[in-house]
Amino acid sequence: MKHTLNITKALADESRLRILMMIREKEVCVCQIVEVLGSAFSTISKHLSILKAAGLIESRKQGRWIYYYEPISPGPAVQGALDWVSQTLKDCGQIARDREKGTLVCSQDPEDIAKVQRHRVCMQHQL
Amino acid sequence: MKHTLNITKALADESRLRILMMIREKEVCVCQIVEVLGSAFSTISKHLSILKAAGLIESRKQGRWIYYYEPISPGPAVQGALDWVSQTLKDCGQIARDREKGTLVCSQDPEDIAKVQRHRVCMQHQL
DNA sequence: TCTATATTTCGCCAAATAACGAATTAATAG
DNA sequence: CTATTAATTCGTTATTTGGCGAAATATAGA
Repeated sequence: MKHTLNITKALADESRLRILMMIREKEVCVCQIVEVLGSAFSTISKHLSILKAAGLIESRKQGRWIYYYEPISPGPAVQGALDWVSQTLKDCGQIARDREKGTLVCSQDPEDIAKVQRHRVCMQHQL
Repeated sequence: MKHTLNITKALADESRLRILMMIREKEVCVCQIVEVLGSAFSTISKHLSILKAAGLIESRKQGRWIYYYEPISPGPAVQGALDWVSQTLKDCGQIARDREKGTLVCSQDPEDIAKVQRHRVCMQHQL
């Protein structure tokens, strides 16, 4: 029951569903998710933590960047949940907009994205 | 997205998962759910309202009693979610205990259950 | 070795949600 | 028609959860 609840609670938030749909298409870096969803780094990090604890995503580190991807050997509960989410949201407008935005973002290196993000933080601190 | 979120949020609560598993097995009356879960009538009613709004259950009235049952023609999202929940919780201990308790409860008429519940409320008011 | 950096964790706050008792509603039974 | 009843809705309270900025952490790069 606990495992099931971890999964259902992880899925009970729009941002986390959007993140899952991004990750379903391809492995993505935290900074890329931040760009697409427009939330703070800390917020995205927290969402990712919940998804990972539920077994819905996995991560690896490369250089300074952490990439999140679909679990390699998901159990049946996780696999079923991921399939259900994909099927249910396949024609969703918000996901399509994210995909469009993500196409632009993910064609960039995390290095390049980081530059833009650093610059943006800088501008904000000057306000 | 809204429909998907309604479903995932409805599933993100233990009591509601337990209710769904009861209803999966057979149509049940509110008073029977109250007996098995041990919560207040108002609490169960609220849970049922959320499940119904998400399309996960349907209801009919017979005499003084309202029965809840699986949707007759569920859309793919609802059908997928119900299947996933059943599959995921089929070996769950809490569900087994509920089933055992429910076997005793559901062998009774709502009329009989109501008498016991009325008596119980009476005893509580005397305390 | 030290500095810069990407990300996570912490602390705080606002919003959302779960639980209950009381009040209300919609019927049924007598 | 009136009284009773099963269930729902409302109001209140406690708990959980989502969001952010600040602080902390781990590590790459100079």
